[in-house]
Amino acid sequence: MHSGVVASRSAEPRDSRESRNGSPQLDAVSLAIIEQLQQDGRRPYAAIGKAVGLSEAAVRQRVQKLLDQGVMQIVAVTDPLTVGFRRQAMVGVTVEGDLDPVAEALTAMSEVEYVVMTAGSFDILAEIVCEDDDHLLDVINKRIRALPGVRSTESFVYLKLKKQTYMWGTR
Amino acid sequence: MHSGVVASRSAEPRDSRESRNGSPQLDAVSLAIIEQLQQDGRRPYAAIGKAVGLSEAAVRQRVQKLLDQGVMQIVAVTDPLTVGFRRQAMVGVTVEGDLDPVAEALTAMSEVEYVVMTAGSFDILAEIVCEDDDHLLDVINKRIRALPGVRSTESFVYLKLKKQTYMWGTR
DNA sequence: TCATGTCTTGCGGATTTCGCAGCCATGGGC
DNA sequence: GCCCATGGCTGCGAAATCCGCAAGACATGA
Repeated sequence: MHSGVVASRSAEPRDSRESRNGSPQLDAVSLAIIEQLQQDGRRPYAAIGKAVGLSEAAVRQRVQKLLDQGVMQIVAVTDPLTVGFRRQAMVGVTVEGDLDPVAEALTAMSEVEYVVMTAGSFDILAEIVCEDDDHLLDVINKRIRALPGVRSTESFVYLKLKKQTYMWGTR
Repeated sequence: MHSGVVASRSAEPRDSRESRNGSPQLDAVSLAIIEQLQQDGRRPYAAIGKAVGLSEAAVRQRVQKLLDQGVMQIVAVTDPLTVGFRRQAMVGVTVEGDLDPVAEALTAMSEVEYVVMTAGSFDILAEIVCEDDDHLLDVINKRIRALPGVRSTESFVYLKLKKQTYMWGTR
């Protein structure tokens, strides 16, 4: 239906509301589908359909829509440390003025894997994946701290990843 | 024929060593496969094989092994905020004594999605996904701060997720 | 040199994916 | 109330993919 977020604006009232960032509200069936794919991203549509009570084609359409809308992505995830990226760090950033330009600049950096705005003694948290110490130092010291608006940063170098899950739906 | 591209032959002894955490060292082909699956976790094996210079069956076996070894997982990822989990936070924990028991306890909590040991003013960073404020407060105040060895915690409530990528292999 | 384990390849059969109608329910316009 | 447009679901072939198996090739180690 809303083929695009913008396409059919007249058809607004449909599902109660949208969250402020524009993501559509999900019904129980879509949540169940996501839950299935969180357990195994390659699970066949037919199996998912059996689990959630839908036909194979219907599941396929829903999954495609969820992917198109950017609500979910199906990807391989690893511990970067096991794949040759020897240095990772979480960087807490404090900003003066508008957060958005800083967040955008961080988002644009390929070494930055994760950016989130927070409430607390940091305004932004950014996770960084690098090849080695030199690379990490360069990103933090030269690139991030040089951004206009950045007041200060604090780094937490990763020593060991203990847990990494995406199964919150299944508890 | 394809095997010439990379191959395990004239090069060094294949999986020379293991990284200290026990994960096997990956060769260039496996990295290329992972990279493909980071772009699309459902990409067919044949397409991956064409991209990395391997047969379909070879890719299939490698992927299966990578999954079995826990080196990678293929899953659906979302922004929890769009899927009904209204409160997320990163919690920095400082510990006295051994880190491991605390890290293990955090790992065992279903609300904790991500646990990493760090160097810096926090010993452990943990990401928490909750349904609402009460739930979040309960986890942080009652469960985490009650763990033996936890000296103090600091919380960063998520306001907006700006970036979430798993494509570091492709830059 | 020979045995061994690992990796690779090629091939059918079973399964899954894909695209295409057709059907039903909902909601807007008149 | 009626009609039409729209979105979503189902069912069905055709094409592509996945899966298991057996045989061949190569490096390693005795």
